Amino acid sequence: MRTLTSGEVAKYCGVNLRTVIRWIEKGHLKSFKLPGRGNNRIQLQDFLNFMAEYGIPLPEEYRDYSRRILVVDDERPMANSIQRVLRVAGYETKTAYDGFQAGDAIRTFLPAVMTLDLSMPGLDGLKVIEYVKSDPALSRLKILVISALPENKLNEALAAGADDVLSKPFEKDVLITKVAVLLSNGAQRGRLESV
Amino acid sequence: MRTLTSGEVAKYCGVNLRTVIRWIEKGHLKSFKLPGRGNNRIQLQDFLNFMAEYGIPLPEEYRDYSRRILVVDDERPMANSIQRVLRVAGYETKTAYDGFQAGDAIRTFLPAVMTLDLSMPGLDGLKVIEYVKSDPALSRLKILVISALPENKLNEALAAGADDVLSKPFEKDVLITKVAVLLSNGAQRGRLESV
DNA sequence: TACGTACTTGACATATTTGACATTATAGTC
DNA sequence: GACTATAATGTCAAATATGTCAAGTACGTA
Repeated sequence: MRTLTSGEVAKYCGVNLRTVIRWIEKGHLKSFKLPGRGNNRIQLQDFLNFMAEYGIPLPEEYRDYSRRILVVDDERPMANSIQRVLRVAGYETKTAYDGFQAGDAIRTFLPAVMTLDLSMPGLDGLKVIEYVKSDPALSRLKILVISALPENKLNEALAAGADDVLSKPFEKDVLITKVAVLLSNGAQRGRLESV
Repeated sequence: MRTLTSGEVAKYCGVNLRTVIRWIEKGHLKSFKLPGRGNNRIQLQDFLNFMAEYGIPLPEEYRDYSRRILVVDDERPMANSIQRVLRVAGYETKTAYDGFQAGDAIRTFLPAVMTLDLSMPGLDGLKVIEYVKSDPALSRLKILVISALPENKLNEALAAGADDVLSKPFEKDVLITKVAVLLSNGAQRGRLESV
């Protein structure tokens, strides 16, 4: 488990060290304190969530984490097709063919985006969306629903908290664009939510 | 392992060895000293107390969730029934009603035992077993298959790596006993591993 | 637009803590 | 006993926490 110091966060955010410490004091950024004077250490996951929440671009060293996409679909041809498109576009992908793999992967792979098929056997897509959106530890994970279901179902997904939807069949370019938008607009969404 | 060296503490805290020794000198961390030059040894309990006191996340190896059991079953009455029996027996339980929740829970709830229904919609129990058993990070997780399927299916589960099986319907006492056995085996195995 | 208020951030100064390095010593292994 | 990995110690440079004050920023109001 990698941790960052307050100074590193300050550098990455382009901000004064004093300010980072104030963020920690106010609870904007989670940290734990060492004995001694109480120097701060920030866990990687908390750092990633923080950066995503405020739309701060990740520094080069951590850029990989914003390229990670988890593809959740039980139909292998479809999952592989989505994966191929994303890989060509330069993303690092992982596929989950059932709910168990998906649940595991959001914790171990630490993806920034999850594409989710709504109608998987034994798995209620809406519940998955609600579950993810209710966990602060997953606050940076964007959900892109990809489904062949009619529009009203897609709207339900949006209402449940999905960040965007895409109906099957889809154009490659549209998928790529939607993912790119999700990855870039953390700030806007954060603002809307906080208002 | 009953004691840790200063170097191990340094590694787990993500901090320099020199710093750990200073913590010991200042009394933040309790230790005893060997003869010779006075090399430090930290008792496991003191280490755990230290980590808890300062909110430093514990490494996997030292998390003791041996009382935690994850109940995986899509039939709520059955899941709740299993959960009730285990709770009465003094275990801390969590239920997962689908694969996604189960996959998530093995990483966040960190159970010592998982009871697994083999026939859940959209989830191949055997695959789950193989998946769990193939991940070294989950080596401590025991799987108790609880199923109404015929014996040959249960044997398949054992062959796939399940630690024990229980056919539905079952006697409360048998469940409790099997869990207790799994946990006590785990303890022994843990010791053997660390030596 | 201009102004006032509340809040946030940066800049210092200062006391501490931590990391890096070199050196010496101990512990574990064979 | 010899060898290798690990640990302790001293020292210095770098990083960090904290208090305080001035400057910057957002925002509502006239």
